[in-house]
Formats: sequence, structure tokens, C-alpha cells
Amino acid sequence: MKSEPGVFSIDDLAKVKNQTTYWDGVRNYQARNFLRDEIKTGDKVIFYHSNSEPPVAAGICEVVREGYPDFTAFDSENIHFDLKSDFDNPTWFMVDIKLIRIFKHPVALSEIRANKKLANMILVRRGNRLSVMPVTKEEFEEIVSMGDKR
DNA sequence: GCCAACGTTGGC
DNA sequence: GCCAACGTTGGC
Repeated sequence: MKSEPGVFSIDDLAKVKNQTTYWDGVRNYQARNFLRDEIKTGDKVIFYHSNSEPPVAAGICEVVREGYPDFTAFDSENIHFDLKSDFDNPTWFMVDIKLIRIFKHPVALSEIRANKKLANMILVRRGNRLSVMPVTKEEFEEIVSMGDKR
């Protein structure tokens, strides 16, 4: 799951109550489908910092509440407000995640690209822009082993 | 700041 | 249903 650290970073997550947050603002249908249909309580998540210098896999989290309507879509004051999302038939969904740990060694996108075991990650596929995407168990464990070094 | 890639919108 | 125009993402 990607976040711009200038908006919400893994360090921000470490500071909030219960180190838990709702993952709001996803406004892409493919990513929405993962949030609504695929992600389950107990799933592990890589927290990725996009649009940062450098972009990195910053740490890991766990899903503590699975797909439910993204209420920010109903709030006209919210930056993620969507007039077309019907309260009784919501368009957008979110999950809650809780911090597990911040990597001692944040794994740079360049390191991910350089690792042959991670060559098939959706993240590194050309043109990919998804902010929520699946990761295989093997990819997850490889990233974690890189992140926990040092 | 640039721009490739992609998703969405809306005229037809 | 097509597709040009436009907006966004996000690496570089």
C-alpha cells in the first residue's frame, strides 16, 4: 500500500493511537476491488513511500479491519469527497491497518528493481500506478528480509 | 519540474 | 461504443 510520506508517512502511523489508521482516499476501481474484496483481517501489508526521495518500502503492517465503506467519500468537507458515492451503495472502500514495525533498513525502489526475486512484483511493472496491489508471500518475505538487515 | 503512462470524462 | 482531451500518479 502506497502513501506519500508528505501526506501520511509510516512515522506518522507510529505516532497515532494504537498505531492504527483507516486507509482512506483510494479512488481507483482496481485498487478499490482489492480493498473491498481481497484484503482480509490478519493480512500483512508493505507500507510503501511513494513520491519520496528515495521511494522505499518503509515497513510492515497488519490489516485489523477488512473492507468497509470509505466514509470520507460522503463528507463534502473532505478532500476525498465524491458526490457520486451513494451512502447506501458506496463506491469506495477502505481497511484499517496497524503498524507492525518500521524497517531498520528501508528498502529503496532501486534495490527492489535490482533483486531478481522481485522482478515480477506488480510494483516494478512498467506503467503501474496502483496504490494498493497484491504481493506474493515470497515477495513479502524477501522485502522483509531486506528491510530487517543491519 | 518534466513527462510517460494510465484512468476518466464527455461529445458525438 | 469510440476516442480525444484532460487530469493524476509517481519516478526521475
